[in-house]
Amino acid sequence: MDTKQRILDEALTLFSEKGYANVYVGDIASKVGIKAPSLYKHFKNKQAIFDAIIEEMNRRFLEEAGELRINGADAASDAEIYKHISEKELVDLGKSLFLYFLHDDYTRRFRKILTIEQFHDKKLAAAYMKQYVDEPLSYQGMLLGMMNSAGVLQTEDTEIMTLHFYAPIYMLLTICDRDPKREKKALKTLEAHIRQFNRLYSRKSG
Amino acid sequence: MDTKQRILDEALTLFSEKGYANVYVGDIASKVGIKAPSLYKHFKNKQAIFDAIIEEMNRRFLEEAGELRINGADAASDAEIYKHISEKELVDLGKSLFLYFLHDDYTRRFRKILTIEQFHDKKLAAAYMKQYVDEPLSYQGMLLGMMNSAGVLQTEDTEIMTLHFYAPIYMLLTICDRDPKREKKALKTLEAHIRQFNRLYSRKSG
DNA sequence: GTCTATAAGAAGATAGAC
DNA sequence: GTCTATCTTCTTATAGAC
Repeated sequence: MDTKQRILDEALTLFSEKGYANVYVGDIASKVGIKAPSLYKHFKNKQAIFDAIIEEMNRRFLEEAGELRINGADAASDAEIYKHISEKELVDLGKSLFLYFLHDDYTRRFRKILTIEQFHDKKLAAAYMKQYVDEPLSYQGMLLGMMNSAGVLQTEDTEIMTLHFYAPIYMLLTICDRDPKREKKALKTLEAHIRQFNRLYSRKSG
Repeated sequence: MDTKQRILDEALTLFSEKGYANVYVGDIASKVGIKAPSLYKHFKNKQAIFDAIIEEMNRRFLEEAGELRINGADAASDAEIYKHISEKELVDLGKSLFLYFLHDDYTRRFRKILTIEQFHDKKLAAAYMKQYVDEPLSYQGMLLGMMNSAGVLQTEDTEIMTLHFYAPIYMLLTICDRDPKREKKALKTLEAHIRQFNRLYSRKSG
């Protein structure tokens, strides 16, 4: 990795741990193994480092939007698979989504930055909302909607059903972000949640 | 309100909007209508202002723990009421909990501070978890558990049922914190969620 | 591209008059 | 208790040698 990239990587870690204002240019340089002034050969100033990180984040988020698909293909094709999904497969889907969000190094650090800096910059609040609220609800809503159409699940309100599926996952994620020791328990809760969800929506349910 | 209290109030607002590091002692003084040095007659330093705010927050959180009870009395007595609760009453409970968390001036500013500073101080992360995860789950779990025992709701897993009730409320709260324009929609979603929750758990459901 | 030396400015905090 | 003036320290950023 070249120096410029290493600066971005160390800065990402530091910003996600302490927030922009609490990280000094010298801290970043030190982690990289250079002195602060050298850093200015790679970036115009501190803000430019932060901006580059956010740009990279947005780029990765766009990429990911495709990767979260089961088979990497388009959503409609994923939905075909979901029409015949078993409870165990639904559990595995939820778990893999959860563990990816929780453990992927970049995702995790980006999420922390967005959490810390969201009230400081409205664009970051919007990015957080898109990544952790609107997109998951939209994509999972589409899948669950297809399962509903296929008769695997039964509801008259797909939006609420999707909220019932995703909100607990989201909540468990915020728990584990703040207290990693609770991850094991959270995974058990996650599995119990999805099994219960499946049972609830496999009956006629309004 | 005396000057010391006004300093705390203005500092609370500023810290909740910009985070500790981005608020300068002069900003706080300016809002209060005095100069920065005068502020040091009331507090030893900037950190002492922050600490006083967190202390006050913890004090209020303890007080609130009692106020969220339906009738202000003890929890077991609340549960008696819940045994005979109607769907509309359940909706109203969820709405009032949600609107209190969302609009109460202190609650709101405290929550923003906890959100921004949580990764900077583990005590704050713990306070957030207690206030927005563990206590609501514990208290509501107790109420829903009583309703389950009374046969109003039916489940074999009260913990998951409680998660299904509260996680969507929590998620809608984080949405409205970041984008207040979505409150109206969120309230409709909240009502639909609780009605659906009630239908799902009024049947035999595992 | 990295370094040392240093400028420039911001922010926290103190001194002492009123 | 509030003010002006000032000190100190920290932090960003630049200059210029290598």
